[in-house]
Amino acid sequence: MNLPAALNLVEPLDRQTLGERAYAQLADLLMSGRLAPGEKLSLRAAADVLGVSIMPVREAVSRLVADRALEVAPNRAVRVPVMTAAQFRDLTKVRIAIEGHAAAEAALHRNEDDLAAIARAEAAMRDESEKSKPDLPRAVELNKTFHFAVYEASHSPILVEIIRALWLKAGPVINLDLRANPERLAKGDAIRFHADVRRAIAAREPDPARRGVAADISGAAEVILSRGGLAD
Amino acid sequence: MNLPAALNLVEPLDRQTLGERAYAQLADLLMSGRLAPGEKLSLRAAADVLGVSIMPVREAVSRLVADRALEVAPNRAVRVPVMTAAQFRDLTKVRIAIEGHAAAEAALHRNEDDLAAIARAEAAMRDESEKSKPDLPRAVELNKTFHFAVYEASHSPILVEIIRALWLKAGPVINLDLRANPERLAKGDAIRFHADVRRAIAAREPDPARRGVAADISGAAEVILSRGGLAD
DNA sequence: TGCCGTGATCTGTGATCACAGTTAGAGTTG
DNA sequence: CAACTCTAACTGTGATCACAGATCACGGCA
Repeated sequence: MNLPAALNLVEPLDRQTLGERAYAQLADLLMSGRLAPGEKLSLRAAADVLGVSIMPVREAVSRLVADRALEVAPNRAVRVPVMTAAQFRDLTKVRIAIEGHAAAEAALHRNEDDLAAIARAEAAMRDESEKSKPDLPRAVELNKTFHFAVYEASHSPILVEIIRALWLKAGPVINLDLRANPERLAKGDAIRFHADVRRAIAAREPDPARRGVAADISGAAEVILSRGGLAD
Repeated sequence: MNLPAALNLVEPLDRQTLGERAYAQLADLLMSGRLAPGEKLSLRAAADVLGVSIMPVREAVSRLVADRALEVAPNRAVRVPVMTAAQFRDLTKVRIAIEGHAAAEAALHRNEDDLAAIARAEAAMRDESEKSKPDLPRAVELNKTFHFAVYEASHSPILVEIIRALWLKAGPVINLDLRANPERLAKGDAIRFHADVRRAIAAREPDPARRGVAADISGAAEVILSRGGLAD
C-alpha cells in the first residue's frame, strides 16, 4: 500500500455495478412521478432502454418489489402499485409520524453545516417556485433536496433510509398529481412550511419542526385526496 | 371459473416462486439470529443447501441487500453486516421511536381480535420462559410473535412492513447475543414489559404502551451494549 | 528459514437460452 | 356484423454459461 493515499479517498464507496445504476434510474423515475400508478414495466423493454441485458434490470426490480415500490401481479406483470385511498391515508399517517420525528431529531442534532445545506435548499426551491413559469420537474427535485437535507440533519442513516423507501411509494401518487395540477406550487403552501421548518431547526425547536413537516405532508395529501382520483 | 370458489380463498396471495421461498428462509435465518454478524454467505453454497440454482438465491439476496439486512463487500463477498456500537445505538433509537409509535397506535385502534391475539402471544411466551429449561429458539420465535401481534393491531400495513425491515437488521445482533447469554430471559424483564404493553393496549392508553415497548427494546439493547461485543 | 510471486479456485455479475403462462389480435365462423 | 377461436408474440422465472476480480495456498528464491 505505497500508493498515494489520496486516491483512497476519491474511490467511490458504492460499487458501480450495472444493477446498481439500473436501480438508481428506476428509483428516480418513481420518486419524481414519471412512472404513473398502474403503469406496466417490461423487464426487456427497460433493459433495451438502459442498454443492458435484463439481468441488471431484474436485480433492480426485485429490490423495488421488496420495498413495495413496484409489484408483480399474479399475471406476472410488473407495475407501479395502484394505491387505494385507504392505503394512501395510511402512508400519509406513517410519513407524518416518521418524517416529523426525523425533523424533530434534526432540530436537536443539526450542526452548522446541516443548517447551511437546509438554507441553501430552501432558497433554491423558493426561487424556483416564485418564478413566473416554474420548471416543474426541477421544483420536484428541489423539494426532495430540501426534505432530505432536513432528514440528513437528524444524523440517523437508518431513519433516512426508511424515509427514502417511503418516498419511493409516495412519489408516483404525489408527483404525478403535481405534474397534472401545478397550481398548488404557486399557492406557496409548501414554501411557507419549508421556511417554518428551517427556522425551527435553526432555533433547535423539535416540536415546531415536526409540525412544519407534518403540515407540508398533510397539505399535499389533502389536495390529492380531495381530488378523488384514487381507487376504492 | 366453475371450480369450487372456496379454493380461491385458500390460494396464497403471494406467488410461490422459488425466489420468494429463498427470501423467506434467509429472512428467517437473519431474524432468529442463526446468521451471525460478519458471517459470509456464498450464493452457490446457499443454492446447494436450498436445492435450487443460484438464480432464486440471487433474487433473495438482492432484496436483503436492498434492506441492508445483508451487504456485499467491495471484495464481492456477501455477508451479514457487522454493526458498530454507534450504528446499533442508532438502530435502537429508531426502533424505540417507530415500534413505540406502532404500540401507541395499537392502543388506539386495536379491536377485540387483536387483543385476543396479543394475550395469546403473551401467555405463550410467559409459559415458555417460566419453564425450568426454556427452549431458546422457541422463545425467540414467541417474542417475535408477541411484538408483531402488537404492531399488527395498529392496522397500518406500512408501519408493520417497516418494523419487519428493522428486525431484519437487529435480529443477528440481538438474537445471537440471546443465544450466547440466555440468562436475561430468566430475569423476566421482557415478560414484565410485555404484560405492561398488553394491559396498556387493552386499556387504550397509547403512552404507557409506547413506554412499555421502549423499555423492552432499550433493556435488551443495554445488555448487548454493556457486554461490549460490538465493533468500534 | 523467511518472504514474495503465481496459479488454481473461489467470489458475484452479466448474458443468453429455455419454458410456462398470459395477452392481444387476426382470422374465421355463426 | 358481431363473437369466438386459435395462434403468435409477448410476460417473468429459472438454469446455465462466461468472465473479471479476489483469495489463498503452495513452491521457489533470497
